[in-house]
Amino acid sequence: SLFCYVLRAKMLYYNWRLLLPLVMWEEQKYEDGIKWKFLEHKGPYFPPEYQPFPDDVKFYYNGKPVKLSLPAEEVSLFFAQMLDHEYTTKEVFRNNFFRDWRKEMTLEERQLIMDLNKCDFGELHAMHKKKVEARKNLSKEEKLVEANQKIVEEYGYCVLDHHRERRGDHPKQGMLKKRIQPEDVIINCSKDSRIPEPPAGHHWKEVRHDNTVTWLASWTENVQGSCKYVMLNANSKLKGEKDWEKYEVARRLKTCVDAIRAQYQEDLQSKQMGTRQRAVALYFIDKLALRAGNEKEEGETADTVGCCSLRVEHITLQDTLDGQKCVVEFGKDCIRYYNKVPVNKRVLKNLKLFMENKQEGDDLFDRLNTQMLNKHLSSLMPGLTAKVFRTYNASITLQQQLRELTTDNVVEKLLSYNRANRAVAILCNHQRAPPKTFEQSMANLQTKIDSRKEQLDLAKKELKQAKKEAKGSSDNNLLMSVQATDREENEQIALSTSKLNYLDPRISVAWCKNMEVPLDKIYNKTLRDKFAWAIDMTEHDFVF
DNA sequence: AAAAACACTTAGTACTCGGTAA
DNA sequence: TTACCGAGTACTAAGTGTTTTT
Repeated sequence: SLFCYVLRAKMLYYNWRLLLPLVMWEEQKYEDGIKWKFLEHKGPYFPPEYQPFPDDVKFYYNGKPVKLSLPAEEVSLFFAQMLDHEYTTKEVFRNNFFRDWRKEMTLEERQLIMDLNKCDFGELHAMHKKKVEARKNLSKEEKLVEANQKIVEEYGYCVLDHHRERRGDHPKQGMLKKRIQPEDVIINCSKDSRIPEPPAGHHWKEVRHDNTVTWLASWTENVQGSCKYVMLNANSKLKGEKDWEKYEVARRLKTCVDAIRAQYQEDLQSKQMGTRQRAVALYFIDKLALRAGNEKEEGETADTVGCCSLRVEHITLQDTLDGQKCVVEFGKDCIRYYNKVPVNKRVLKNLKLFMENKQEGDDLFDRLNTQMLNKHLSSLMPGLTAKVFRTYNASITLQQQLRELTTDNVVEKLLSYNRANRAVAILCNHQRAPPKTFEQSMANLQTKIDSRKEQLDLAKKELKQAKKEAKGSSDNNLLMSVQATDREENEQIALSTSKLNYLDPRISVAWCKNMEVPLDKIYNKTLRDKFAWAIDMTEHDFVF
């Protein structure tokens, strides 16, 4: 996908999450489907009460101490907590915050506090730092951790199918997220269940009984106005089945992908402009694994684009570049995704045509949107949408890359696996900011390798006894230099996203079986949980 | 037919925690 | 015993795609 490089600032959270009293379900299967039944419910969780500032901690306006009213005081702390962060220096962030903060003030306060620059949060900031420090020391006694675990234990599970499951320059930076009240929350549970009690003195927005959706509770968030849900954990049966279905759809694409490719090659010459645009878009989605690119409201979110929302300024066309013919250059300054791709001659010709008489800001594909594209795709194969191509290409790439490798050392096998994984991550443009400590940690590893080498040389010169050590040391050395290679290649690439979302786990499970590599070298605990369905069912001869 | 709402997946950041070096 | 590091995890914004409303 293409990410316009707009600074994404984390929003300021003014949101004690309402830890929902979790509904416990039991399922009874009937011939025509599923009936939900309430099993058990433990009492509601009350968000912690607000604690006013201690007397010796003051907020100053224009050099004078001001005692703030409760809501304003609560909010002020959020800004104070972030003072170390760059965000609080950003114009947009400050403006958004100040506007929302003033809404929480009393009339008097609003009349007094007119300028954020005259506010001094210094003492509040210090108080916060002290608190953080104190909690750090406390954590050894694990009081907090225990308390947290208790909450999770009590409210973090539901029972489905008899299994106990865990539930699962931005324009708006600095805006306040309102605290969620029971009055905002819709509870979804079955009719004959005991409906969870709202906290005393409160009531739910609604209690409904809809077994066609998977969420247990929902509410509307105030910043974007979007819905938020409480859903099941990724390792639940419900999500597992969905995941399995996803990969099965992608596998089915294998049988008709050749025909689809032939078709869009032909469509490149269609007399219909819309058809041609669709063909080029499909070419990008297939070849470059771009995301579909739905439209979204301007000014509401960061300016990121996908295939269908590409604009004229996002690409440059070159007849020849660096010795290659027909090159499309994506990105340049404003986009996070940068890529130079040699393309089919017809594609280039079409792109030229699409860009005629257009200027910066105009849509590249003006006769196409994601709905039309997906409608077309689903007519070619049931269940086919643009995103299926990403899953398909990612998984098939992993499978091909794994086949090519030939080595029998476990350490090197892992490097090969990670390389295959990396090929996919690059395809899907799963980037990450290079870790801040990257250079340092590379240097550390190199130092280790060097010192091992020295030891090795030394050992070689010494007695027979030393030879044994040298052997062990030599293995170790191999391990570390492979690690170093691996890590170096990994600087800007995030492997986790593709592993979690795009690569059919059965490919990896089968590979481990064949290569006699323990599965936990590839999948951590979370992934093993999530892919339990695949681990159970996969034979060594699985082919995607 | 377009827009909005809704439900669910994907993506990346920030934090946590356990192991290890100092 | 402490400090540091990195892998793993939690969290939630930002996507996709379907359904409902206008």
